[in-house]
Amino acid sequence: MILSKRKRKILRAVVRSYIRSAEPIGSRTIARHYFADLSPATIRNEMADLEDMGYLEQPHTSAGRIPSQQGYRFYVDSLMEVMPLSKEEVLSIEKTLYQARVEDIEKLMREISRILSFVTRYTSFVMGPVIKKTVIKQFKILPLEEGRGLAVLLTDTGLVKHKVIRLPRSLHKLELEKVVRYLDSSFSGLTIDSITSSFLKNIKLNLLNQVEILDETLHLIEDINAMEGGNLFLGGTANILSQPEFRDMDRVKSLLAFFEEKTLLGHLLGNIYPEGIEVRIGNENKLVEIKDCSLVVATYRIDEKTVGTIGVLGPTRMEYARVIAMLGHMVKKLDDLV
Amino acid sequence: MILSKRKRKILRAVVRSYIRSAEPIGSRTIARHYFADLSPATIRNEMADLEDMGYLEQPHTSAGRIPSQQGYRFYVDSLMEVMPLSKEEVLSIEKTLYQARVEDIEKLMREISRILSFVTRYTSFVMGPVIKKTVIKQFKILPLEEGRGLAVLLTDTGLVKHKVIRLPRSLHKLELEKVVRYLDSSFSGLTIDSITSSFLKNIKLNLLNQVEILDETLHLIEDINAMEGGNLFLGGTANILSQPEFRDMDRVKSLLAFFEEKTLLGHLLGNIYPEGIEVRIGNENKLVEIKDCSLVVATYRIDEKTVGTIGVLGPTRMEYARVIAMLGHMVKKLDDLV
DNA sequence: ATTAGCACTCTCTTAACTAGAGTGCTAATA
DNA sequence: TATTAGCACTCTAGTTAAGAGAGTGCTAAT
Repeated sequence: MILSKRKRKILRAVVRSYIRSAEPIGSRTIARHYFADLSPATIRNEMADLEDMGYLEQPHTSAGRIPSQQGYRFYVDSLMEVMPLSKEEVLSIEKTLYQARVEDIEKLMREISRILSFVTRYTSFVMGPVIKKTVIKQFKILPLEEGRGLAVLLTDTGLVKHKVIRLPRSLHKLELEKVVRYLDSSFSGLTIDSITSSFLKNIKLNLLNQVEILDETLHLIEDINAMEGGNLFLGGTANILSQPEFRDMDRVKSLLAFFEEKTLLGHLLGNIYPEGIEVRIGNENKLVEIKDCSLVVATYRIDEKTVGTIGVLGPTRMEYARVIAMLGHMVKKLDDLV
Repeated sequence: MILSKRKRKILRAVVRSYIRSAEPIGSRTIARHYFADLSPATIRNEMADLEDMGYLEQPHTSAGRIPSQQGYRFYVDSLMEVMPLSKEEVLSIEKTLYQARVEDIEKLMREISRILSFVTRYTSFVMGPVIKKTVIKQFKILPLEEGRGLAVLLTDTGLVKHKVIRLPRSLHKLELEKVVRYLDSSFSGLTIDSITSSFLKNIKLNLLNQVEILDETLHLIEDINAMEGGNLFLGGTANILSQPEFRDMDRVKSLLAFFEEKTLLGHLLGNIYPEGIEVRIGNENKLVEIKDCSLVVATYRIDEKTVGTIGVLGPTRMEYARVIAMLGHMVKKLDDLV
């Protein structure tokens, strides 16, 4: 079913207006603002059609219309004109981005989620590469005082993870170096999740008497695997409270609790890697916790290696055009980052 | 001005009752529940006195009384009986504490704030030692691929911080080791905030041609100094929404924004190191953001070295007895941790 | 195909009223 | 002297009624 030009124009008017004001919009208003040459009655008929087709809905009999999820979907897919950013917005992003030192990847992510929630005025998130799937570049053990060492793992995304481990007291320095060299070359090039206990068992054969180090190393790996939520950064969680749709406390509460449980959100996002920018409206999100929210997600790339998702969460009545433009800009900026 | 025994009993009744129900309490109710042999009129007189003295207040003329801040203060100081924990609560703490692996201090802190917010049903926080003031135990540079290295700093609290730094390409391995050995011994025993650029300038004399390494090292130190909020963990921020005093959206919003700005809270807490457990009621907190909240703070000690604060933030109408008992228990548990 | 006209529906606001809870004061009582 | 009964008074929260306003859907005319 194809929509007539006029219906499209009306639908767009409703969506835009509702996004701006959060109030249902009536035929009269639309006629006045968008159709100087048509009467409200005509618009009314068209709107009734649009409601039948599922693009609009009525909160109650004698209120105006608001967009349905399907309406938003159509708007995002076909009606929306992506808005260019204002000078101020570009500048604000620019400024914060270059202030943040790039070298520490986690700090950068935190900073980005901050900017993003600030400029969009929604809740933002930035997620690094799924750690398990990153490739190990280097593994070292730094001897500390007697019987202890610092195991350090570097991935090709620039992530550094470490853990203080126990070493056999008897272990000679040269011996340790040998073991580390061996482990380093064994791990190098593998993804983190391929270092399993059974994988280590095989290695064990070549390191007969160094079982303890292997065990301790495994602990490091386990720690890394366990910290799924650790590379997810949220910003602007308080922003949702400004949205009139969240005047209901229970709703806010469950959403906040959801934010705190980062693993959930991490799982969800870990499975989205859109080519460009993906918009998930309401029920399109499988998680019930955000079934009346919209999610706008993009994939970013730094250095060709650090691949992750960045996005914004807000009410379905979200300023899609603005948010999409901002995410697009952000991703481009990140790509340019050395 | 000393309070008569009866006044104390009445004040205690009001505080307890209000903490439980969040409703103003009247003379009639008190008489029925606490004074079988007195009439409401008598209680009324006593309550009027208590109001004059500043311990109680009235939301409006014909409501019951609620405790004033001074009332809470008196209650906490003199009237409250610290409540022993229930079996379930002890168990729940026990369980989670022993599940968490102790080795990673940050993970432990996160876990503790989780437990604490869960059992208290308020917002909790756990803060590690003020990083700047911790003593450096070891400093190393781990050579990575050509021209890069991982600078690692260990403190006596078990904290490990690192940063990938640039190294002069020409630098020979033995040369690097020499420099590191020198820096290590120079830093060892000093607090982090004593490593300033002027301190490094002095060192520079002994390491004539290694200015670059010093600069990079300084970056690491700067990073550490900058991450004040990094060792503060919050839990249960959504819990405040369950409190009837936070039915007002604006209040919630400003509080949440405050939580997100961890540096602020960090600063506040960084200055409280009570001997036992300290309670700050309402205005006793200097920060306006929490001027109608209460803060219960305790100092914990792990290993004699890791000293930090742990606490709970809630409305002034807080279940002090329960929270104090829990914090006390928690701190003791932490002390026992090896 | 469009529109004017109109009855109808639903929400939101305002005002008036009432019930209920609690107080403070006075005078009587033990 | 401390306590209490009695009572007028105050304030809130809830209920009801009325009316304004916005918007719809339908019908008949253009």
